[in-house]
Amino acid sequence: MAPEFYTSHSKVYLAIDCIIFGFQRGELKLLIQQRNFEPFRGVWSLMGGFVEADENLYDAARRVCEELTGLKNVYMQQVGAFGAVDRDPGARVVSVAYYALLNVDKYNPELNIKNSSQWRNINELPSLYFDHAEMVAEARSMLKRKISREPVGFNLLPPLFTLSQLQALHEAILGEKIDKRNFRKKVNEMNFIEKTNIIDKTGSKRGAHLYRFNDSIYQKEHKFKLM
Amino acid sequence: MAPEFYTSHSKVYLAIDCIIFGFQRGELKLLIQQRNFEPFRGVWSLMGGFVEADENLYDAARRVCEELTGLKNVYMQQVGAFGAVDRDPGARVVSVAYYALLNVDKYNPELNIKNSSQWRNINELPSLYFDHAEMVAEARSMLKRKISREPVGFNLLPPLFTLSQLQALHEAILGEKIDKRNFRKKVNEMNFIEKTNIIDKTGSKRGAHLYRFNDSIYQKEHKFKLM
DNA sequence: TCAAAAGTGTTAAGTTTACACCCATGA
DNA sequence: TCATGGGTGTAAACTTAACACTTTTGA
Repeated sequence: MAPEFYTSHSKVYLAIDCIIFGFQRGELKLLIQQRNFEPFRGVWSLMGGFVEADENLYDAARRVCEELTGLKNVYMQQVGAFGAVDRDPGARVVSVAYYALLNVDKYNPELNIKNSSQWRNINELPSLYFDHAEMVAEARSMLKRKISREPVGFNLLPPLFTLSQLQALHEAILGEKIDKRNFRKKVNEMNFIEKTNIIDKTGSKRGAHLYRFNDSIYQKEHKFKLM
Repeated sequence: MAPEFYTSHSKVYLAIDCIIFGFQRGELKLLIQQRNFEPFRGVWSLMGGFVEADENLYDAARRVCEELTGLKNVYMQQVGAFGAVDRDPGARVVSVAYYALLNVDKYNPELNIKNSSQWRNINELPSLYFDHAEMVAEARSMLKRKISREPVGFNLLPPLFTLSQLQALHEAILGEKIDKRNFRKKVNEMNFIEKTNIIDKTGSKRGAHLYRFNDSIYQKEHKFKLM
């Protein structure tokens, strides 16, 4: 039993909600789930779960994300804590939101049936359970800021990708067109984006060079650049 | 009693920790507290408290901050949730950290005796309880980013201030010198920083113009600039 | 042969940085 | 009279933005 210092206060359930981003056919998508239990059966919501007694927050987020996508080692970042008193009708539940970036190619689409989930375009979401839309908005704005300063987009792409794909990804996240020449010029200055000799013909007749992200070069070049 | 859906999971104590920033004599300071109870009596920590059953997180943060500073309506921003399993020796406590910006002039120094607290230079902090140093580091980095894009510094200054004070504040937050002419040039372009005809002679023989922040001009000019 | 995506440089505009001296005043 | 902080402009460096045509190839 915890000392009186603690027990004079009330406890809460602690949940995790995952804003799972994916990139598919040029669109930024979110994996959302239709509740198949009461209350609010049929309402769309984020993928969620509870934090257990022996779990760190980040570990819980990873576990929840893995349970729902089958994928380990996904890039995740905390969005923040959401704790309006009435945000859950059944009990006092405070939720810590995390966003995840994953490569949709690795996602097994059969899970959509099992979890009653769908990948939906970020700009065409149905209305979401409670404060989930707020979490999504916050996560998206964090992602926008992040991708303008750090190479996190690679988590949403296959290991080898074309510059057109990378540009389309940036455009989808930022919600605006980018000039092709300016974009390629900037990418060229980033030594950690390596050109390979492999040509990908799935996107065009002519074919495009595939590139890869070299994390160890990135680590070296950016170990001082903290802001 | 909450439905079984919830009760199969464990609950946690939810705490608030406040990173209270102040600006005094050209230095960025933090209000920290020496624990006067066991365990870890005498160890320095952030100002904290628990979230109660009927409280939103933000309201709890405001309450805790008010209890410890006597000040209402302080500017506060969430830093994030910190929930390592063993971060508190007495019980599972997850803490949501908030930073606060306040005008030290309004702070009643007698509270320092009552709370065994002190204003300490941000660069000369003692070692802090558990993960509090991590919270401070994160809050400081958020504040740095914030002040480069939004006028939040005014919360740390009196309503009327000189440009030298404003510059010293920015320098203290960013941790680097700023060129005086470049700084003033930029401030001049910000219409929401209004020059008054009042001269302040406390800082120099010649005296300096006092300025004020005009929030309604700021709101008008920036209603579109979301990023 | 032509539609569709890949690839490629230059110039103008805007922003950021560097830099040094005179002013007003109270002690 | 002089030490102290207040106040002012310009030019170079750098970054960002705008812009259009040629190449390759499978259908």
